Amino acid sequence: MALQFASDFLGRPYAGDNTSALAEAATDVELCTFTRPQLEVLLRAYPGLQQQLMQRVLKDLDFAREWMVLLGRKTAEERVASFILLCLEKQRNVACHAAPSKSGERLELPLSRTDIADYLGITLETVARKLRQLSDDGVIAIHTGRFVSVLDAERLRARSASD
Amino acid sequence: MALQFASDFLGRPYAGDNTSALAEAATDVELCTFTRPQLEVLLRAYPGLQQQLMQRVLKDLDFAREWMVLLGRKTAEERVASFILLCLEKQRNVACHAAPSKSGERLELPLSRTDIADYLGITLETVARKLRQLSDDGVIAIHTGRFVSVLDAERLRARSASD
DNA sequence: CGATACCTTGAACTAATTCAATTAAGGTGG
DNA sequence: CCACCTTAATTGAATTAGTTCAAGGTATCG
Repeated sequence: MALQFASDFLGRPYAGDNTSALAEAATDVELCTFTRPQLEVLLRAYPGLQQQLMQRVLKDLDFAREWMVLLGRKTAEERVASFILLCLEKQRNVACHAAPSKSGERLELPLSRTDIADYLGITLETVARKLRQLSDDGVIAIHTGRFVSVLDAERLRARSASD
Repeated sequence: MALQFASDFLGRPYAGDNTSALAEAATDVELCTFTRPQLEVLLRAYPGLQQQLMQRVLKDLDFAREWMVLLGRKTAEERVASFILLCLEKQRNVACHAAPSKSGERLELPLSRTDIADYLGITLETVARKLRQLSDDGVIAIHTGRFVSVLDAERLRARSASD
């Protein structure tokens, strides 16, 4: 339902015990955890923190709604292209702030084909086929493992949008 | 991207001026509006309010992710059934708390076929066809305008889930 | 080197779309 | 209150994007 990247926050502050969040690691991860009371103490002590958390959650909400557009309207190719661009953007964030992402850079898709398909609302076979097609067209290159290279980011972006 | 019902909140507190939210009324609406500074004053004055707002936003987020499952995995019939159930639930909330929603009760779908289709990620023709099918099967009845009746809520629920 | 999990590719099939033609509903002015 | 007009909804037939099912292929790890 949601894909979390490095530095993302996962949890339900102020929620009663009726809330359950389930997460599954797709790669090795390093977690920084707080108990709910701990976090609530921090939120009370630092008012700015509460606002920042709110902004984070609102950003997640905006992202989820954007993703709904993908799931409701985009074609399989647009979905796959969007996913690659998402990974590219996220990788750039952790690697080095404001690195301009030179063309052909090695990029890891941090999910199996099955998980990508799930996340994009299509089948794993379709993911494989559309990746192949993008590769045939010279927009990306597919390496071994879960690695790809974006050869033509501009063209990839063009093929990720539905309008 | 989101369908708001009576008592729902729309807005981005703490957001800079770069945020824009666009809303379109599908029916007549009555709005209660605050300027962002006004709201922020209230949030500071009443700490409980901030938590309540957070809970609302988190609930929106959960709902959005639930909807993503609908958009990513459900068939057209399941989507239409889910939408009717959503309207039923929302209508019950405003009408009379804890009214048990007797069978055959008149229910308004507050959107045009086009808007329903958009919201469900299918075409308006498919919406019409699936409504027809549910009607033929005696699960719902279609009235004039945007009104329907749920004749068999249990069966409708069964046809709204994908697993 | 063999085994297991993952990925790719092909061919047949199907759910939903698209395009086109009716039909029904709502609103307006006479 | 009724014809008229405009917009919305339904229905049908043909098409298609994506799925499903099945068979190979490739990587990785003990």
